[in-house]
Amino acid sequence: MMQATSAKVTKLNRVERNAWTKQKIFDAATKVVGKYGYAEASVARITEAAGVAQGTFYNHFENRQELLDQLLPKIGLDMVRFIRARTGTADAARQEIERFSAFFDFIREVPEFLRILNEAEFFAPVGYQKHFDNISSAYVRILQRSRSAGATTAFTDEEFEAIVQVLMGARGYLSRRYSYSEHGVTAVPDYVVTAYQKLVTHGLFNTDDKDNNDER
Amino acid sequence: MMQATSAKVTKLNRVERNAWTKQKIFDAATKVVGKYGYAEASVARITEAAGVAQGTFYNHFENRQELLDQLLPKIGLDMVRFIRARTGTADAARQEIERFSAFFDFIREVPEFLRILNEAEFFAPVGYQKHFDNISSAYVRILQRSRSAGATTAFTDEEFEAIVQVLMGARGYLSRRYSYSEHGVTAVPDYVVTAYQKLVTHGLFNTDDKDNNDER
Amino acid sequence: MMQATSAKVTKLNRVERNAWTKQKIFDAATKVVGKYGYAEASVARITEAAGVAQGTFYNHFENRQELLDQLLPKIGLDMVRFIRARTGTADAARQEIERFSAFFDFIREVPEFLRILNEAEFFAPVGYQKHFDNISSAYVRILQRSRSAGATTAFTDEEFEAIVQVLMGARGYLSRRYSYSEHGVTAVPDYVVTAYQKLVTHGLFNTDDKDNNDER
Amino acid sequence: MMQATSAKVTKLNRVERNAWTKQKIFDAATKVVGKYGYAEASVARITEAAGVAQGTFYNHFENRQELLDQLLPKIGLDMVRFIRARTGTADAARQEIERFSAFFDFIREVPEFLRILNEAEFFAPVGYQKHFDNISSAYVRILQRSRSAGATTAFTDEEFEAIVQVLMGARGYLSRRYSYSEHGVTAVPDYVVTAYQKLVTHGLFNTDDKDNNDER
DNA sequence: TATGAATGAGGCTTCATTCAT
DNA sequence: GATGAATGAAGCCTCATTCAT
Repeated sequence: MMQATSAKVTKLNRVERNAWTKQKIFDAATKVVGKYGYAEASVARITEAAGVAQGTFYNHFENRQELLDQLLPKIGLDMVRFIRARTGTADAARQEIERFSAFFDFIREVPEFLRILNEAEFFAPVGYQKHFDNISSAYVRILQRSRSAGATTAFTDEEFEAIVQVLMGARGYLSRRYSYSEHGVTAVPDYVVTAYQKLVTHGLFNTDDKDNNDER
Repeated sequence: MMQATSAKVTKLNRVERNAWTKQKIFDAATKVVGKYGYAEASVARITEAAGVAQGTFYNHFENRQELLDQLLPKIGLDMVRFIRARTGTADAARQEIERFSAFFDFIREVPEFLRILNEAEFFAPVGYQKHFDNISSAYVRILQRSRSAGATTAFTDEEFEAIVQVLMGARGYLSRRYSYSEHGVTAVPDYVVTAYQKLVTHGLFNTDDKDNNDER
Repeated sequence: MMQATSAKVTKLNRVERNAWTKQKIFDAATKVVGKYGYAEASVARITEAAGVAQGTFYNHFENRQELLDQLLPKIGLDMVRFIRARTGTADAARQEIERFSAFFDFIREVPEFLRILNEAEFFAPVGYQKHFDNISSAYVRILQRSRSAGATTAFTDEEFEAIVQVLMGARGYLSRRYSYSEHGVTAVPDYVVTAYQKLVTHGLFNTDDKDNNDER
Repeated sequence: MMQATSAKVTKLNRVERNAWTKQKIFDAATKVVGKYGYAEASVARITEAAGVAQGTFYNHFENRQELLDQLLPKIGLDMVRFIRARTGTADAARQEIERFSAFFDFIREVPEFLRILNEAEFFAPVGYQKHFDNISSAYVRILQRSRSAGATTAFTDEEFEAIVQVLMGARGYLSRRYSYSEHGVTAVPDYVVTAYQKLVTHGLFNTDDKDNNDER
């Protein structure tokens, strides 16, 4: 989650200055794509936002697409770390809700992520694929583990793969519907979490209701 | 599902010729977007496919975006009709599976739809919104009805709205993952349907397993 | 040798206007390349000289290279006609001198030709090849005919091919050396023609000196 | 024909290291231009091939053009030496054929030369001029000497100058036509030499045929 | 209404050259 | 002297839209 901050630019050696410039471009791209979308993220706009010349861009990236394709995977890793840090040791169903909620926390933390994620499929397909593979394989493993622990209803590995698509689709569609607002990214209403929870708790896990919502 | 066919071009009055031309452009756009995506659907390409001059385009549509925004809602209605025709009178859960399957049948019937639907959010946002409103309000009503019939677990109206997002997200993501192939649109594997069925049957509806897979 | 002249622009139908614009671009390119060389003949410069927008260029030519590759062959044909019109019915050797002289007359008539010809090999290789094939095959045929008439020393067909290279090389190098000047293209000195005449008369043809330079 | 070889880099004083670097750049430029042509010989490519930084280039050459303009004259001298060493003491006509053949031997020895020579006129005009002056003045002197010896037909000095252009043009055009091939530079066919020989022997020199191809 | 050439803004990329380290 | 990142001008091309016929 390294980020170029304008503090103490002084006294950097060559390597550092180089990395610093690349980071500036990267950060600028994140902001521009997050705000205007990939389609409007011209090299001119990005470099202007980064405060470097247009030519400088090509000292650090092969071409425009290469940068765009790096955006999602890089931030995606931040997301994974963020979510993992917020996942406790409760039962499988509750952990899934934690992950779900953490996802929405993350997109508020990094509001650019929402657009970067949602548009990537069409504007940065390579990056999208990379991210998707990262995420979905890890996600499938999680489900497999909860199956071993007897926590999920009977699903085959292939079915888990499909389920992961559904769960990721849920995040994608719900975030588009509930997180965008005039000024930035907002939290989703509670009932969204509740709805998801109901669906998943019974549809995916073998949880009794009593376990799930404390006393009831 | 009106479509311009080259039969009997003769003997059309002015109004008919007008509509006919517009339809040709519309059909061409459907094909082009379906095949190459919105980004590659230039006015030149569309008009060439339609066999009309570029200028003609602007006699029928305010601008490129206007046409693109009409694409999804129009085909979306076809989809609704198609699915409705394939939904029986079984119990709510089974109906949902029928709708789900019918969706994948439809995108094979109208292969252009897949791309038109999936890309619309970013290239034809107005049309996307329109389509989405069409669909989701109808969808919510269906769920409300099944709730009245006691067929669904307890969900509030707002939660239903969220659930609809999830169900549509499932279709979107699953179709992207499983329907695209080298040559056109293919059927999804059975386990995709099964996985969805398991999730929905227990997560959304009060169905016992026994009820679900036999005649009764 | 059609050329766009600014006279009576009025009253042209669509097809004519179209051809007229293309011709304007073509003429402009001829001038620009003739004056500044291919390397400096940017589309911007050409279209500016033609008085049309840059985008117009691409309504008439696939790309910059396509135009450049048409330049030489087109003017080359003018050259062939020009030279042919100036070749009499004298003996073979004298005809060759006529052709040689006519070449230098032509480059004064169409001063742009010099640069267009000489640079083409490296900047418009396709056009160069085309032109070269045009010229050299015709040239070889001429030599073959004079051989049949007993006018040339013994050369095989393959040797004629090589000779043609030499004769064209002579024109190329001599024109570079003697025709360029500060302000436009100038006539070559008489001694250049004389030298060529001597070389060719004895080296290529069986001409006695007496025949060649009248009385002596 | 000094050339940077990677042997004993050790123990060079400042001046030597300096010259060594410059030579490396020079050699790299020769290779790059020979292989890709002047147009593709960017400073980046040359310095990369030389194994030095781009900035280093400007410590040794004022600018890109300056280097390019040095290429031909320098190798041209090698050529002169090469040809001179292969010219015997036979009669004038035979010597000219030796020179002609030696030229084609040289471009096989130094395959880069072909492109460097042929493209120079347009990409390195200053260097081209220099080279041309070198060559042609020497060439004219040779012809003058053979005239003094009574070996050439009557030509004035000015005519010799023109003849030299023709002879160089012959080499240029013939090499372009016959020496380039897929993989490097190849020998010209025998009939090319024969054709040249016939043209020159009778056109330029007073040689009887009988004199030409036997011992005498 | 249909036509299709003309427009010009804007996008991506290359590359010679400079300059701080 | 060597380095290599930074610069920015300039080039080619695309494409939505306009407009005269």
